[in-house]
Order: sequence, then structure tokens, then C-alpha cells
Amino acid sequence: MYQIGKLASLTGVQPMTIRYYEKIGLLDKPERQENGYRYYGDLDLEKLNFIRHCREHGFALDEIKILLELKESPTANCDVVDALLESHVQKLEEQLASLASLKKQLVSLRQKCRVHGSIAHCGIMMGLMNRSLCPCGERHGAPAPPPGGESAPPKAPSRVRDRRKKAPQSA
Amino acid sequence: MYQIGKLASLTGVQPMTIRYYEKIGLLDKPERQENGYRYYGDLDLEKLNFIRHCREHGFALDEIKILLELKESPTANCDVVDALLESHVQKLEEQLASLASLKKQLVSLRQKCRVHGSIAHCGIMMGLMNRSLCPCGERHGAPAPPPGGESAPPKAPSRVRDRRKKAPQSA
DNA sequence: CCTTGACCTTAAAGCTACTCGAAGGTTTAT
DNA sequence: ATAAACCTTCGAGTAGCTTTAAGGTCAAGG
Repeated sequence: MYQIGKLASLTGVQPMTIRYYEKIGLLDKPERQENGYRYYGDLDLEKLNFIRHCREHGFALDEIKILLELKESPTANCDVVDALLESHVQKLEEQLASLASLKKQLVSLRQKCRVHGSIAHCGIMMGLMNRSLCPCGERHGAPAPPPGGESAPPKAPSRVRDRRKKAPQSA
Repeated sequence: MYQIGKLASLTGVQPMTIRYYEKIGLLDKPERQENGYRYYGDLDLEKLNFIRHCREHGFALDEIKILLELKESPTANCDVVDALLESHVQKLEEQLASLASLKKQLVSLRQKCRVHGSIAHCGIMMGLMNRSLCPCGERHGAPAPPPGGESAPPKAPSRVRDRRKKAPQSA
């Protein structure tokens, strides 16, 4: 039987995140000690580990919810699981392709600034200003498209910053 | 001189997004017509295009803010720009590696379920339960992942609503 | 006994980069 | 006259946490 900090150190999931999972209904509400502290058992440990592994494999929380429900009904057919995985692999492939192309562009853009001088003459800035390297075809600044069909250019692969830094649990 | 909708169609950036950029101070507040409508000029067009190209190259909004400031002082040295790009390429490489490894794991996980039967015997579920395929080394129960560079699992794109756009990936 | 520090509690706000909705004003076309 | 297509504002929602604020509990040390 563990307190939240212990569970955290056993799974590598921060206490805050554990509470968050409880809040959104991914983890059951645990028993409480007299002082109000959460009190976990081995089943919780197992479940949290499952969740963690799923996250590590890139599943979204609502997908994990489904997986957890499936896990509770072991007689069900596992086609669903397989389908979930397949669609995941596909998404990953798309992401990989998109990132690879982005990287290619950036590297090529970087080549443009081999002489380090003023911004005014920096090839990189030039590249960012006009659409020479733009991945979206090349009809920028074209007159608005005919009324009916709206042309939506592909959006940028947005990058999210990764501002997590420490894992402060005690041993 | 354009209204917001015109600017939007010229740049491929939605009016809502333009207003958002204004709100966070990325774009200057434009003049207003008598009726209160925003009124843009060619400088705004150029700036918004710059922003758009930057986003397409994966820069975050606060980085773009920096780039825009640099753009205003053309005599500055462009080393900063180059450094920004370099760190970007590096991040991309990390993301690529992490995604590739993730994909490998998923594919391997999928192999485990060649016989489609009950969840109870599904190799995928097994794989998710114990850490056989876990990408994080195998010291679970050890004090959480290292602070520095770790691979945050990519979030699955929300499939709630789908408005043609590349799914933002995170790392 | 008192304090320090490590633990635990809660609710609420913040992060990114938008996106949507409500509730309304204006302009143009029929 | 009325509808369609623009425009306005503000606030809230998205994912998956993280941070903050404000405090309660508990064991050890002085």
C-alpha cells in the first residue's frame, strides 16, 4: 500500500499527473487514509503502469480509456485494439514524412547563410520573407480564389515546446 | 488596402488567426475604418506572410517575435538567426529519431497479435501491460526519466473535429 | 515545545496556437 | 425587405499536463 509519492516513484508518473488522471476519470478514486491522504494498492500500480506504457506508445488519454475498458472485459475481441494500433502507425508515418520534409527545408535554408553578416543580407531571412522555400505550392498573393471553392493551404506542422524538466520524486 | 477577409485570402491565414496574432502582439493594431473594420496595408501583408512562412518552418510564435524584431534592425548580425535554425534542425532530428523508434515499437507490438481472439490472450495488450516493449530502458520503478532530453510521447491528434490541417505534432 | 522540511490536500490558472460560439453590427444583392 | 456575407467583441474550449497559491500532516532535531 502506497501513498501517492510512492506510487509516483514506482511508476515514474508525477503525483500531480496521477491526481490529474483521477480527476479526468482515468484512474479510480483511491481509498483515503484518516488524514485524507490517497492510499493505493497493487491494482492501481498495475493500472497506472498500463497507462504509462500506453502514453509512451503515443496513445491519447481518451484512447487509453478505451483500452482500459477493453482490458476489463477480457472475452472481447481484440480487433479493436489492432485497429487502434494500425491507425497509429499510419499517423506516425505521416508525421515522420512531414518532419523529414521540414528538416530538409530548414537545412537548405541554413545553407543560405554561410556568410555571417548583417540581417539585411542574410539569406535565411530572405528565405523566410519570400516564398522560395514555401512548402505550400507557390500561389501566394494570388487573387482570392473563385467564390465557391475555398482553397485552404496546408498548415504548418506546429511544433510544441517541451518544457518539462525535472522529475522530483523521492526514492 | 484590405479588410481582414481579403488579407486572409491573400495569405492563407484565417481572420480569426490574424486577430489572434494582433491580440498577442505579433501583428500591430491596424487602422480602422469608420465602421470599425480593420484596414490593412501592404506592410501588414508582408509581415503576415513572413509570420506564415516562419510557422510553416516550424517556428514557435515567440521565436517569430524575435525574428520579427531582428528583421526591423537589419544591421544586426545574423548569427542569432542561424543559431535559431540550427537548434531547430537539432530538435527536428531528435523528434524524427524518437518517432521512428516509436513506430518500430508499435509495428513490433502489432506483430504480437496475429491471431485475433480475445483480449485476454491478445499479445498487444500483454505488451502494453508489462514493459517488454517499453522504450524507456527497463528501469521502471527507478526515479523517473532523466531531466534533460527525454522523449515525450507524441500526443495523438484529436479526432474530434477535422478541419483540413496537418496534425500538429509534439515531441 | 517549536520549528523545519518533506510530505500531503484542494481549486484554479497557465501553457501553445489556435478554434469555436454567441450575440450582434454593416454592407451588398436580390 | 430581407437574406447573405461580411465584420465586431469577448469568452471559453482543445490536450495533457504544470504551476501557483494556500494550506494540513507528520517525523525529526534543537
